[in-house]
Amino acid sequence: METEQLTRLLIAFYEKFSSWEHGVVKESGLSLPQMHTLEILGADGDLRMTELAGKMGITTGSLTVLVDRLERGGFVVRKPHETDRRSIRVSLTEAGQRLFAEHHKLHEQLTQEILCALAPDEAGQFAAMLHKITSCF
Amino acid sequence: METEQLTRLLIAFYEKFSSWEHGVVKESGLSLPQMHTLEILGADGDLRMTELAGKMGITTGSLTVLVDRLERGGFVVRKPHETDRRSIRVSLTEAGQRLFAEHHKLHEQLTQEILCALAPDEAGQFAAMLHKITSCF
DNA sequence: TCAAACTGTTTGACTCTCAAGAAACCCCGT
DNA sequence: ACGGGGTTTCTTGAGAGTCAAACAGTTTGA
Repeated sequence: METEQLTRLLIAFYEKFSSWEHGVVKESGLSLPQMHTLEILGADGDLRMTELAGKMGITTGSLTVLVDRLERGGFVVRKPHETDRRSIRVSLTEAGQRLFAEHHKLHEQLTQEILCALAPDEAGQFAAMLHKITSCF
Repeated sequence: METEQLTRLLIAFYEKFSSWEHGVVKESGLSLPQMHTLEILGADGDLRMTELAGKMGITTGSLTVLVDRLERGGFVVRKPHETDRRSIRVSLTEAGQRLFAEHHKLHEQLTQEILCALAPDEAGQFAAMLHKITSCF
């Protein structure tokens, strides 16, 4: 197995996935970082600003303005933290959950298309390899 | 094979790859779109503005300022097109090629790490599946 | 108790992005 | 020739995303 060839395939897959996401998110009217925020909150539930910023790989300063806009759009809401008065819990609103669910459904449709491209017995192998790979770097 | 599980794995892989790229590019001092430009020019050779913008999924307006900065940094150069005087050929300089080669080497190191996580006979299967998938959506 | 650490916000400076439009240019039909 | 229609490049203006650094309020631990 030549490294060069696999490198090309990995990059091609990443590019393709990235441009798919870009196109799909554009349809929703949100920006990529905004949708990313909704995706994380949808998967992990309410989070504090620092936690959310950490998971997104951005600073809290960047997140502040991002959450500002999402809150203005009615997709998330800031709630005071129960025990720590410094902290804030960022939470999806109804509209936010709806948009997240809609977006997630598109992800599952993409997964279906990918499954169609694979032989039935390959799907499980592919998932297992993906799991190994994701755990390793 | 449950769709939900594979969806999670695909997203996790994408996120991981994305954050790896982000971290690696940051080291180089360039921005993500700037390095992306170098990667495409490195893989495809000289391109006209419109071609480059098309491959990157951005408008020529966006590309203009991007190439401005890369040219100011000495990584690319604008050359007049031989036959079409409207057009411009964007071309990597020595420094640009060096930076691209350096970045590409990091990609190959990542590929090596991924290969280490797979069994010897899995590598070929994984590449074949990746090829099928990338061709299908 | 009180200094150090933490949390979220603000500010200033870049960068990316697009849409709309101006200018230069090519090609083709007349 | 040559003139119009389409293409291509580039500029401009506006809106976002990003970070680093400075700030204020809160918590923690010595």
